[in-house]
Amino acid sequence: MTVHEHGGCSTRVDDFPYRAVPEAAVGRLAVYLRVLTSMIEHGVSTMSSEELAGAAGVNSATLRKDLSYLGSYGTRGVGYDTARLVEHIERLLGLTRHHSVAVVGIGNLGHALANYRGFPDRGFPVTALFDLDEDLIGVPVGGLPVDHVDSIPAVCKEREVTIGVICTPSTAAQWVCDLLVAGGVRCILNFAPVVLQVSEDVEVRRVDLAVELQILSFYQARRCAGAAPVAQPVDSIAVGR
Amino acid sequence: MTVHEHGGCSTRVDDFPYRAVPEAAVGRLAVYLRVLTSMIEHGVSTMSSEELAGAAGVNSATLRKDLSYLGSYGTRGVGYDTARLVEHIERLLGLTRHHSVAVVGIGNLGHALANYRGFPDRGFPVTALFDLDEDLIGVPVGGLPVDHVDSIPAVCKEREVTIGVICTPSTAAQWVCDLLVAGGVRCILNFAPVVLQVSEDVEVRRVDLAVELQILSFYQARRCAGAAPVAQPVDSIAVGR
DNA sequence: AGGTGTGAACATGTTCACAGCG
DNA sequence: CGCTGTGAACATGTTCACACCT
Repeated sequence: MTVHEHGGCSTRVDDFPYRAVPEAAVGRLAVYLRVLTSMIEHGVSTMSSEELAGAAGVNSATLRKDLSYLGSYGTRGVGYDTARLVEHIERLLGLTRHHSVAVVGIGNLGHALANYRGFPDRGFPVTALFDLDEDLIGVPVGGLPVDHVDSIPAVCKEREVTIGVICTPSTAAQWVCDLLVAGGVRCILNFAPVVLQVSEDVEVRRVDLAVELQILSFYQARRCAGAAPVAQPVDSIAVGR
Repeated sequence: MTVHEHGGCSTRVDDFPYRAVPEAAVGRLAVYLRVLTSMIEHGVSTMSSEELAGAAGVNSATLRKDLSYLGSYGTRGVGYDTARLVEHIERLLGLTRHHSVAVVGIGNLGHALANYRGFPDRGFPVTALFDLDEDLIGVPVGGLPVDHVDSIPAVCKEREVTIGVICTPSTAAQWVCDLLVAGGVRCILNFAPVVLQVSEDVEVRRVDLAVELQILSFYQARRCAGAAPVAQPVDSIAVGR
């Protein structure tokens, strides 16, 4: 048990009245939220599990089970009230709180994320940018001036940053991470291809874009190999579908 | 079984002589590969499962099991030969083949990915860029001129693109995806927050950055709630509300 | 009828613990 | 002795199938 973990646990306390939510369900709930929001914009006020599951790309039983973690907000024979679901998913995901994002490392990726509409549009305003490069300090990127990494702790506290996004080179990632934590940040999205060392009260998610490509590469390799011209002997568990 | 899936299956054919690899192991193998490459650069020629697992942020038993899918390339009492492992992981992941990446949608994110060093550095040269905007066509981004999306099928065939990266707005994503598939692309990395509809011989991975933030938000919300000063009554697994 | 909510079966993934090799 | 490789136990996640409500 080296690194911190979180099974599907949850306590019942005041503003977080939901029962245990499995890790895997959390990610899907965020997807349902996006689909629902878009459906509401199109005037849809009710959806069946089948419809919503189709739009989210999951099995309808999985979807119903996921929604059951919110409580029973569906109507049998009818479906789910879209607005009501949105409300509860947002509550479960903690989106009713204020969130404020800091991006560290204003290179190609950091620059893009600082300007990325998807963040503010979905409730995550970017309120601080940091870099080491003196030439960048003070330069506005997406309307926000870049601060020096040394000021991370102070600025994060002042602007109540809740999420730090690390887009620095690998070598700087751990250092920057420690600075963010010193500034009170407890949630970190890490684009640098290193495993960050943090205390158990800090949550880190890593996104390694090259790893994504490598996984795709694997499936392509396997597909070509699997595409043997001979009929499959059914006794071997191999490739099916 | 609506959507395509891939259990940990694999056939033994000529150039793909590895046994079944579980889905979850594939992603980790890509991580081990990065760690190993970096270790080799630092002159490390042998590593124990404990060391490698630590650097990759996983349990050592998990690591050994993952590596066992490659075959038995460790030495008992000693550890693993780093160079040999790299070789085999690369082979398993299909990285010995030529890969060529096309980025579609040269907005903030597309621009960043076109310039992202992590792609070419890890064996994925970007060889084509596409956008709809007439003002962008022909403009070089990262040394490569942008082509019109209409030319996707032709250009992808010509440059033997194997992986397409979609950074367009959601509304254009399915259309662009179909164009890529028409151009022979069978692996797609999708940054648009929509579920792409593809035939089963196309592999899609989605990266939804806002969903990542929402997952972080959830854990922070839960942590605050869970940080109740009272000891947990274990008997009540109770449901909220 | 029509669709939710969920126990139970199944599938996948992770960790333990130790035999056995170098 | 030390560390790999792996069966078996455990944990998590997914899907089925149907009772039950509207």
